[in-house]
Amino acid sequence: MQKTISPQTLRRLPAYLHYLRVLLKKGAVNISATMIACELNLNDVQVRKDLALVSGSGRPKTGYEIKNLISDIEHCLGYGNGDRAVIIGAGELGCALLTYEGFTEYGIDIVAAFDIDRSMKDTTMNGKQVFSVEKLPAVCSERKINIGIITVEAKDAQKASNMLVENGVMAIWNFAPVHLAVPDHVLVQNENLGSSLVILSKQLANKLGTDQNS
Amino acid sequence: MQKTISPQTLRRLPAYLHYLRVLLKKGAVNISATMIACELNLNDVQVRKDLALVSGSGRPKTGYEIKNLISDIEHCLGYGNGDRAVIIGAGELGCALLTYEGFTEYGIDIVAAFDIDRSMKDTTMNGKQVFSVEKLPAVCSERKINIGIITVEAKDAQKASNMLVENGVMAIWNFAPVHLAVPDHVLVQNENLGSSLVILSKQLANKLGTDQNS
DNA sequence: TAGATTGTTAATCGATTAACAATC
DNA sequence: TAGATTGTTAATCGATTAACAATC
Repeated sequence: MQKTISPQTLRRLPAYLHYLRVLLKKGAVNISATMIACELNLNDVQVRKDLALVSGSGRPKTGYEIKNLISDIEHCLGYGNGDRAVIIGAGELGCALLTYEGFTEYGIDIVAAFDIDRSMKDTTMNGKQVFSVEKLPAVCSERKINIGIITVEAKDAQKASNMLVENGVMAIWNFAPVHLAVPDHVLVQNENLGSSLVILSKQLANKLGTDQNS
Repeated sequence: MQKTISPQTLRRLPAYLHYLRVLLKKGAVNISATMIACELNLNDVQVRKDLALVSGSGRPKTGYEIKNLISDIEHCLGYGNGDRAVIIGAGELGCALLTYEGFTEYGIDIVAAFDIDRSMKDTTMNGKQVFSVEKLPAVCSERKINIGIITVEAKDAQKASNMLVENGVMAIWNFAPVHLAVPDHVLVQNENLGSSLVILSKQLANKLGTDQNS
């Protein structure tokens, strides 16, 4: 039985993976937790603990073998599991995600985007297909889609969510600023870009305020 | 002196604000922390503690007056401070953010997008301007830009970051999967969409695994 | 008054960091 | 061997939750 990985650790693993791949490309063979921690602004013990959860390939004096560590993290994150996702909402944001290349780094394939505008003509963007939503059931069953991404307007998000759930999707990445009602077996991760930006803005205000006081 | 707000609380405030506005639109006047907690899947004491940090308008038996609470949270988050942002990288993602309407809800104005392709002709998208990067200094000083959003490729991100810093930007929202080197006084928030999606995918795998074991 | 709800103090929980032992 | 680095155990820190007092 694999040890469970805390949400905090899970958020750091992709960052380790990315950095290790950069190192490998540069021709490095080994890396110490201290170096990784320094590069990513983390505590070195924390890095060691995170890596111990997924690897066990660390050796005193030499550190970790980069190649092994990469494949251990990939394995942990499910790289190669063949996860496939579809997007509902082929507006600006949906199309941006459809053609975004950063998902392949983690082994996830965005198969196609759909638009709830049923009159929409099927088309292609950068080699990826955009369909009217009528084709959703066929694509979901043929391509075994397990992840759905919602980029429609708030008012249409629940409908989009229902369609995804009906077609067997188990996890939803929701960019619409609404709380989705889904069955217990479905996982929802909300991504609110407005809220992310306002957090940054507030942190900036805090920083400026503190600087003035000091 | 205002009490400092923890990062965790800060992440929940925009969600409260959004829900309160929905309630106000529906004609509601008062709301209890218990109700908010229920709607957003949070603990009610946590909600009360969060709100106590920004408001103080809660009254036993009746709860909080929605109008007051909204303006207290808005004030805390800096709504009305007139934060202005620019985007560097007018590709798919940059343009999607440029025309995304969810930022105005939190009082942040995306002024324009720039592309590092210097030969690019100035243009307009949904009423927002897209410029060649040469115009960045002028826009930053004229419009007092304090936030920069980076949506260029990884290899160009450091250059984009330097330009923003040189032009007085104090906070950077970075969508490129690289660690940016910036002076101490500049705040960076990294947003890695690939990593967000792989986290969801892993959580799904965990969930399926656990269900099978039980 | 009684009951609902806030706000605060104390207890719990989990994550981070520090200290140190193990090992190559 | 000595020194660098891992891995683990204990201490600290912060956030969440529980219990309860205050109040309208």
